[in-house]
Amino acid sequence: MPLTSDFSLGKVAVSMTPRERFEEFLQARGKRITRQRRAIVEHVSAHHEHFDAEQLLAELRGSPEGARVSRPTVYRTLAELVDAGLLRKMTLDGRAVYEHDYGYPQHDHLHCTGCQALIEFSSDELSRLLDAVASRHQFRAAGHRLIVTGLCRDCRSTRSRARHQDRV
Amino acid sequence: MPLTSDFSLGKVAVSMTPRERFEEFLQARGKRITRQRRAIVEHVSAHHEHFDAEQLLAELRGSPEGARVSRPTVYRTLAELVDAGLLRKMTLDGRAVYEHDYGYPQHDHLHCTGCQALIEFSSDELSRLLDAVASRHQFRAAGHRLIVTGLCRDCRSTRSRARHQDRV
DNA sequence: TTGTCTGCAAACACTTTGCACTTTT
DNA sequence: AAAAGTGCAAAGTGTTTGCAGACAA
Repeated sequence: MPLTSDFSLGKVAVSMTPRERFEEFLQARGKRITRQRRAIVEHVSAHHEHFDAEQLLAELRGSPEGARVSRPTVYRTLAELVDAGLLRKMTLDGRAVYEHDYGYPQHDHLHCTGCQALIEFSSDELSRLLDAVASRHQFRAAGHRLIVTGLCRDCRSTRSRARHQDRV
Repeated sequence: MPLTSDFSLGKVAVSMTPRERFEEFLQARGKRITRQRRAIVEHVSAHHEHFDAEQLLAELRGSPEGARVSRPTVYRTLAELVDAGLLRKMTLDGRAVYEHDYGYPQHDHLHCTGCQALIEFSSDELSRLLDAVASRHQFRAAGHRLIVTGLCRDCRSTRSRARHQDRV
């Protein structure tokens, strides 16, 4: 996954690093660029595609030097990253999960209940279909969340083995 | 909405009342038919299409005679109703929302962020599309959750008025 | 210096659990 | 009588907030 991307994506042409974009966002609002906020953008944009607050917190704890950040600050900063358009937030079960939303095309997910993997896919046909549905109901669609649950290829074969989590 | 339905729906032909079906389910598992469980099935199947635990609890509190049920029992029984196939559980934001899943065809939702309404719709084309996507990824789909967010017809016009909830 | 940010601890909302007592079977 | 269910209070999650001290601008 590139740290920087510069392809065009619908409306906006992307050409800043996530960190730059975040700092711009902060400045525009009179917010400050702190050690903690920097540590979080850097870490988030350099790593995993999907994660939750607790995971991020743990990783920052294990990080090198002064990348230590408190739990409230992690939550506060994640919300800002969502506002800034860098991350997208979704809720899986009762837990918030974040994914990159900057320089990445719109997509939906296949969620494996075996290994908890999130597999991305996208479908133009789907967007068209949803537009049609919305207008049929005189509904102004702003977005959607679609998660197909089931078993991924690996878990289909490994099915009855130890891989499964306790809760389904 | 009928309390009893007897049309066929995919695999199973439906011909018992929700209460009958629930009691059958309980008996099959050596569970007992209690005043509380009866009160809950009755109330749930006689009422609203979408609700959450707290709402149900409040309504039972205001109910006639001895329909009073404690919070833990409400949660425990809702889980049983889901197991019994009478209700379907979904998570909206961080809160569990239940809807009827017995005698009702499969459908998805339009969620109005203005008035919180949930509008149902269904689309065969969608199912076909999702099957195709799943098999393309060698994924065994068990189900899906699709919520299109936006503004319903009423809220589109009433837009800037007081109807909006605080949180979007 | 000024006003924002952080971390701590406490508060929150929703849901689940341990346990003694009540009920169904 | 035996087994399962209930209600209460308490414990759990995951997330948010009040506030005093720390820090960026």
